[in-house]
Amino acid sequence: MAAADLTTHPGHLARRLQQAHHLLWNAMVSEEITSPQFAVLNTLVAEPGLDQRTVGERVGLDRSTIAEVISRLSRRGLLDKVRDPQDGRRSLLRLTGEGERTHRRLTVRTARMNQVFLAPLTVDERTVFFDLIRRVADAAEGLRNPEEPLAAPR
Amino acid sequence: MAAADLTTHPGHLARRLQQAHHLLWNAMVSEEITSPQFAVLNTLVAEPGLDQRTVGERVGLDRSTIAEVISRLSRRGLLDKVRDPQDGRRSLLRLTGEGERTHRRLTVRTARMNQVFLAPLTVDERTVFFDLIRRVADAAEGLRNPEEPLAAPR
DNA sequence: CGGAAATACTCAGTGCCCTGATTAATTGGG
DNA sequence: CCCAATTAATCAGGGCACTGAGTATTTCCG
Repeated sequence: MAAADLTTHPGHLARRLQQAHHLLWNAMVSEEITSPQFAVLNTLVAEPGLDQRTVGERVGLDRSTIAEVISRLSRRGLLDKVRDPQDGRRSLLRLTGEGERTHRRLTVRTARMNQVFLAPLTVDERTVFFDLIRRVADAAEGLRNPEEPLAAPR
Repeated sequence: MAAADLTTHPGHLARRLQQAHHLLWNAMVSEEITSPQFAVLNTLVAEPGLDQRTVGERVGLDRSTIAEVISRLSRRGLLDKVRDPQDGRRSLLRLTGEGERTHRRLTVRTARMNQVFLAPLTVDERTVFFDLIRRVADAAEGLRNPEEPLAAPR
């Protein structure tokens, strides 16, 4: 006995939310380009020539995952990857023309999809929805670093 | 130009929320048993002898994923899997003593973890948080079936 | 200058997650 | 009774996500 009620477990709800999103994305946006891939394209539209690590940081992907995503986008010819001549450790990224076109096309569809996804909520509720999720995610993210507890003048 | 603001994209927020949860789960609950695995254990505590497909449905995992999760739990001796003598297509699942012990132990830790995870929200906000996410996820889930549009008396 | 520390990336390994195709078993209608 | 449709599970294949270990490059300090 003593089974927990999963509908009050935020982790379980988060997973279901993402699955629901995945479903709608596939149906309404693209079966080729995934949501994380779009996030990368979107970042590079705003900041062309960014290095790989920073792109990962912007979209919230760790070093390994961003490497895979970049490799797939590069393989499809949506972005170019070159060594930074100033700093041989870095890879600098830049969209190709095809990458920019793809981003433009998907931006429209993504907006439509978000409308449908959020349709069950009123406009006010959407604001709350974003706010609550962001606060929870940010707080947990903040726990990642040991907090430099008190007076850590460094 | 014209890069979208990802902080207003529910899919991006959902992904970040899940990452945050994963981080806390690893730190506070278990590095061995994952959150989906716990969900399976939890379901089988409530309903021993359930078949694989139904367990997947309860915890929100598709046929392929539930098979992998079950196989891992079985390999670790946390559950037993037997063919249904009444219906040779089905696999019936049941926790072992070790599986029950693991579930009990993790239940306590999971509750503590959820407290920390939700700490940024007031008690009222938590209710709203659950409600909004559930509504969005349920609605998208509902779009899966073509809706039997109008008069479909069945 | 020269070596230790930091940084960016890669690689190996594990697990989640989905779709489409295949196989085995059951069910239902002619 | 028999065969077609349905159903449960598996398999193949692609993608996301994390950790820990390893490599190359740069930086910082004595």
